[in-house]
Amino acid sequence: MNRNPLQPDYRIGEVAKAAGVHVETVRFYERQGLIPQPVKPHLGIRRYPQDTIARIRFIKHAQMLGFTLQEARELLALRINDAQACDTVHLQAQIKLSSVHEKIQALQSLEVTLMRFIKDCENERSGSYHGCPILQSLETVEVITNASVSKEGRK
Amino acid sequence: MNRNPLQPDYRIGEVAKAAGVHVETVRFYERQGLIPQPVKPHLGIRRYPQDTIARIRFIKHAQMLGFTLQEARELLALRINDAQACDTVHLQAQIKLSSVHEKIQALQSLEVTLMRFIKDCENERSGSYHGCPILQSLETVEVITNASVSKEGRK
DNA sequence: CTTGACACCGTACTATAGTACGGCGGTTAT
DNA sequence: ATAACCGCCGTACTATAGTACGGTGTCAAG
Repeated sequence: MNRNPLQPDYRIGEVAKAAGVHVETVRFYERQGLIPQPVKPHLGIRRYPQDTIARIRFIKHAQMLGFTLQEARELLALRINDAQACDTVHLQAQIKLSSVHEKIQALQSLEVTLMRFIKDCENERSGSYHGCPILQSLETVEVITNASVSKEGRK
Repeated sequence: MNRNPLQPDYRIGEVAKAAGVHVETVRFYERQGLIPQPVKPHLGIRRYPQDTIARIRFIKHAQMLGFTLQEARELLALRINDAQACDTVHLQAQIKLSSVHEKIQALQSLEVTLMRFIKDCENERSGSYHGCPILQSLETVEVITNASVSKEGRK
């Protein structure tokens, strides 16, 4: 196939399939300004350059890494690929990393809590029943999982 | 203050403030069945037991750990204190545990990816600039998406 | 007796990230 | 030629998790 990356040779269905999204998602991204307006040379049919596929994949990858579409938009804007942009991207990635880190910590504390609940429950069941130990623990769960009760940031 | 945890002694504003949410959120949670219907002894004014504050905090906690309200609802359901339900409670706790486990795994792989990106970026910057490695990764990494999975098939 | 703080109610609106729908027309295969 | 597809368009709808709004009512203080 002689498909030049800058020659508009893809129809929306092809783009969607190649990028692994639905056709509606491509239109949605277009409306959101996440991908450039395609040319419509014949009967209003969109014709995309190959680059658009890469762009959609870029967005999807960013999402996988926990970035929102807005953040993906910002990352795309930085795709000019200069050293200055790299600094910004590096910083954004670090911010993301620390938020991921916090989530992991919090979940691990919940994991420990749940494991303890389950174990307590099993012990309880091997003896006489004095009330569900899971219930009792959950009553004080906020003390146990206390890790991330920051008052901050309902955005 | 003689506030018995079971005696309804809190008005909605007090509950909201104590739990760190808005009054509207308390009403919203009530509509969603996340907190029990409060008694309304005088002129339809809600009176809450102290337990409701703990319940809202529990929900907020679960949310911070990446649980949805629906999942928080399920976690709260573990609070059913009943000997016959103990098996169910135990099972639900196990199901929850495995979902927490999965979330941790997913976040850890995300963490590793981000760390690698950041490290690559730093290496790059210590040499001559060939383009931001994070952006390059976002452009090239293969990703499995819902659409590519569900629309699998023909052609 | 008026002001302000709360409370009540239902409805509507916000943002995020798409999905679905209905109707139309053009293209392709049988 | 007729069905099966693809694409076009705009609108509406989904879910999640609240927020805001407008109008009314009660109560205590100044």
